[in-house]
Amino acid sequence: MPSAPNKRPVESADTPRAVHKGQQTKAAIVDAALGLATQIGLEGLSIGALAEVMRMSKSGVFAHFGSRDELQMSVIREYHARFEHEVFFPALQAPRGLPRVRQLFANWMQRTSVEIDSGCIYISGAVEFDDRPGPVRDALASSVQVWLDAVRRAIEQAVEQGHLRSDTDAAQMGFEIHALILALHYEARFMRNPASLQRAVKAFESIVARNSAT
Amino acid sequence: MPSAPNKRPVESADTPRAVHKGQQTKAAIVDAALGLATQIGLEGLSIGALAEVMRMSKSGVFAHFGSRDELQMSVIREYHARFEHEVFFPALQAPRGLPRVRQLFANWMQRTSVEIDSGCIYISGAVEFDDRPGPVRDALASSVQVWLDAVRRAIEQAVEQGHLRSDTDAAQMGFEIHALILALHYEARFMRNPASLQRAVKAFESIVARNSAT
DNA sequence: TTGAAAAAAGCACGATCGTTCGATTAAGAT
DNA sequence: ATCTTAATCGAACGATCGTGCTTTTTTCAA
Repeated sequence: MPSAPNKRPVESADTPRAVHKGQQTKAAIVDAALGLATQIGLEGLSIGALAEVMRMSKSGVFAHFGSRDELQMSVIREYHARFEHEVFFPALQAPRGLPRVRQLFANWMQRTSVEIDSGCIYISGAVEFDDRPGPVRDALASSVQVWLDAVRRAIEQAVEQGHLRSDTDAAQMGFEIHALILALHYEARFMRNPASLQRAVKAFESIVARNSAT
Repeated sequence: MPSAPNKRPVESADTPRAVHKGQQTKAAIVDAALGLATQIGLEGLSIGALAEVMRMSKSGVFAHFGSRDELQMSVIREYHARFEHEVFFPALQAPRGLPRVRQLFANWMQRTSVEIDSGCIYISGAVEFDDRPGPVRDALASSVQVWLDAVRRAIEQAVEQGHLRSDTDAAQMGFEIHALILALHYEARFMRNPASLQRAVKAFESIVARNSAT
C-alpha cells in the first residue's frame, strides 16, 4: 500500500496523530463548543458565538469542521468521551455487581443534577432531535444507547453475582433508573426543586430493594 | 368603575368577549402555533413559518401578539387548556382515590407517548428554558407545577380513601410517576423503543403495589 | 350607505445564521 | 533560509430572524 515513499509527511498511518497545531486548536474549539452546548443546547450552538468565545473569525472556526453537523457531532463525541471518563470508568473500580450499579447511578446522578454549568446533552439533545432525522440525531442516539447498554450489563452482572433476584428484568430496571435521572434533571434543573436529589436516591433504593435477592 | 357610559364599545367587561373577528383568527393562529411548537419546540417556533402556515403576512400574525414572548406564552396557555381537557378533566370521572390516580396516569401516558404529532411542550420546553430566565419560563414552570400539584393531590386522596398506605409520601410517589412519563417520552420518542410503554406501565404497577394498603 | 375602527398587508431595518472563496499569515520540513 | 502546506482571516452571499412603521383592506355599527 505505501508504495510512494517520499513526498509523504512523516507520519505513516492515515490517522494523523502528529500535531500540525490545527489538531490542538480544534480540540480547544470543541472544548469551548461543548461548554456552550451544555448551556444552550446543541441546536443553540452557533458558529458565530463560538468564534467570539475563541477570539477567532467565524470562517477560521468553520474551516475545522466543514459543516455545522460535523461541529455538532464533534461535540457529541467529546461529550461521550467525558461521560465515559467521569461516570463509567470510575465506577469500574467498584466490585462487579450491585456495588458497581450503585456507583454508576451515583456518578450519573451527580453529573446530571446540581452541578452549575453542565446541562446534559444526552437529555437536551433528545428533545431537540427527536423529530429531526439526520446524522446528528443518529450519532446522539447511538451514543446514548452505548451508555444505556452499559448500565443494563452492570445490572445483569448484579444478577449473576446473586445480588439481585434471578428473575430481575435488567432492561426494565435500567428503564426505571433512567427515569429517575430524567426526573432529577427535570425537577432540579427546571423546576428548581432542591428535594429532587433525595427523591431520586430514595426511589433508587426502592427499586434495588424490590429486586434484591432474598 | 364604569363611569363613562358612551364612546365605549358595546361590551361592558374589560375582557372583550365579543367577536371582532380578530379573536377568531388569533385563536386560529394560536392553534397553528401549537401545532408547530409541538413538533419543533417553543424555541423553534418562528413567526415567519407561522405566517406561512396561516397564509398571512408576518406582520399580520405579529400584530396579534406584539412580541414573540407573548406568542409563546399564548401557546403555553393553550397547551395548558388542552392538557386539562384531555388529561385532567376526563380522569375526574373516575372515583376519587386510586382509580382516579390510575386514570390520570393512563391519560397522561397516552398523551405523552406514541401519538404521532404531539411532542409534549411541558417536556421539550423544560430543557429549552431551564437556563433561560424570563416570563416564558415562568409561565411554563407554573403551568407544569399546577399539573404536578394536581397529581399529588390525587395521590393524597388515595391515601385518605385508604387505597394507599397511610405512610405514603405523596410527593415522592408523584416524583416517581413523573419520572416514568419522562422516560417514556425519551425512550419511545427519541430512542424509538416500542417496549417503553409496557415498561412504564409495569413500573407504575410496582410503585402502586409498594404503596398499596395491606 | 357612509364612516370610524379593527385587521391585515407591505416594506424596511439591523442582526444573525451557515457557508463560500480568495487573500494572508503562520508553521514546519528540507 | 526557503518553500510548501496548513491555518486563519476578511468580506460577502442569501436566508431568516423579530420588530417597527405606514398604508391598504376588511369589518362592523350607526
